[in-house]
Amino acid sequence: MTQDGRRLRGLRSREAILEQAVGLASVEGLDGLSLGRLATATGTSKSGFFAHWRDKEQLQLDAVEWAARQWTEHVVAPALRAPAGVRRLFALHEARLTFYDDGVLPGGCFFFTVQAEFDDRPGAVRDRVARSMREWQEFIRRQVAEAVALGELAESVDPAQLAYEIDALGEMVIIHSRLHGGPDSLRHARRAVLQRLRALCPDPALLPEN
Amino acid sequence: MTQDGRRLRGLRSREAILEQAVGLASVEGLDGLSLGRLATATGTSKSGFFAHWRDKEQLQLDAVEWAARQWTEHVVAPALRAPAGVRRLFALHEARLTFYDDGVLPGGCFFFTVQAEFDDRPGAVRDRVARSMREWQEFIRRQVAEAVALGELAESVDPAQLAYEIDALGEMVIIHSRLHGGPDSLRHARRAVLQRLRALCPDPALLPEN
DNA sequence: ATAATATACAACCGATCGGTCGTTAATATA
DNA sequence: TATATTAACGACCGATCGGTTGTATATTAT
Repeated sequence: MTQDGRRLRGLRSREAILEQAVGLASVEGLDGLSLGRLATATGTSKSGFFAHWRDKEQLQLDAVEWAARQWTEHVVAPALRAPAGVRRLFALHEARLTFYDDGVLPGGCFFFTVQAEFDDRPGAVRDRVARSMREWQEFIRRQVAEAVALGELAESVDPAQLAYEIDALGEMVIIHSRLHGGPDSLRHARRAVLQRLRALCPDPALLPEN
Repeated sequence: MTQDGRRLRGLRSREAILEQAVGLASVEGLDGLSLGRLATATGTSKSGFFAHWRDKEQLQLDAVEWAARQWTEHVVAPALRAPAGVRRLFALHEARLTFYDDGVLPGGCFFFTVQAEFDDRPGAVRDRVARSMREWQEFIRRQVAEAVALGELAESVDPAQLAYEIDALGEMVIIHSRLHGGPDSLRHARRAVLQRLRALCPDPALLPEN
């Protein structure tokens, strides 16, 4: 298993296709994305896919996996470099906004598009997406709970409640900014969470003023 | 123009088809919705559509119009029966949550699905949807401004900012409730806006405690 | 060296897509 | 009553969809 030549080439094209798939799916969804267009976009042939994936659903599942890793890398990891507590919580929110603002994905957010697409359609893809979203919300909740435990948020804070608010305010940036353009929604989303956290934080100096 | 018989029958089927189309589009989107399935769902033939609409896009535009009227009827109108100011603002939020909770549309929210579908796709449908969303957000903003003018919200409130927050917290109910089930997101969305408004209101007694 | 494996392709399949055409019958207009 | 309209339909069109098959070839494993 020297892992080069033919095998390596397969891995490379597999990854290249997945990257393209995640980008395209962030725009048109995982089902709207057709194998034919994905083929021309990656410069390969349609039938070549079936050497890597049994059917379209397998590619969709792998695309979700790939997008989850990308999210962890671009949003979760940077936040973990901030000190635990309310600062990490806000860093998490800011990292998400930066991810959107940088245009890492052409459609803004893979998971937003795919959630809207699959929330009413039972199946393996939906289950996989739901799992990723549960893990993400659970992660936010843990950061809130940790901030409370550190005394950086009022004890009256319900972690699930605040996590919902932070996630909702962040996620809706996608729709608002893409549909009406302009940086307004980004400013609103940032400010909303910042003010909310500062109001709940005994030591607001931990957070920026604006 | 006695408006009955043949003409009337046309109007009726036109409306029946549009109602079905809006319901189906709230689940699968306006493009995912195929004319064939819409035909069988309404018990008519596919080619019969083209007596009413030139092409699929015209039907999509009319569906947006129909959904906008439905939204006005189910969400805006009930809120207008509440006294102007912060009570009307909260009534608006609650009417939206009731609309979702009652399952008026099988997919939860027509505009959510369609925004996610068209936010990256230029064209007449996107423009029409964007217009509706702008009008909706402008309406929330006016209610906020009015509450401020009435002295029912702190003067420091930025209407556009608070309107973004209320809309985001309400709209994300769709994804969260449909993907993970349960009434948690509804509770979170209601509580988030309620507490936010109470904190900004000089006379919190205008609003329910819970 | 040889057999097995894996990448990648062109050609093709049935199904479905949005849309056209010609027709029929009921209604509205004159 | 004669004449346009209008609703509605079945049959059909080219394009595209996800997927299959057979083939050529390069790389592994034995």
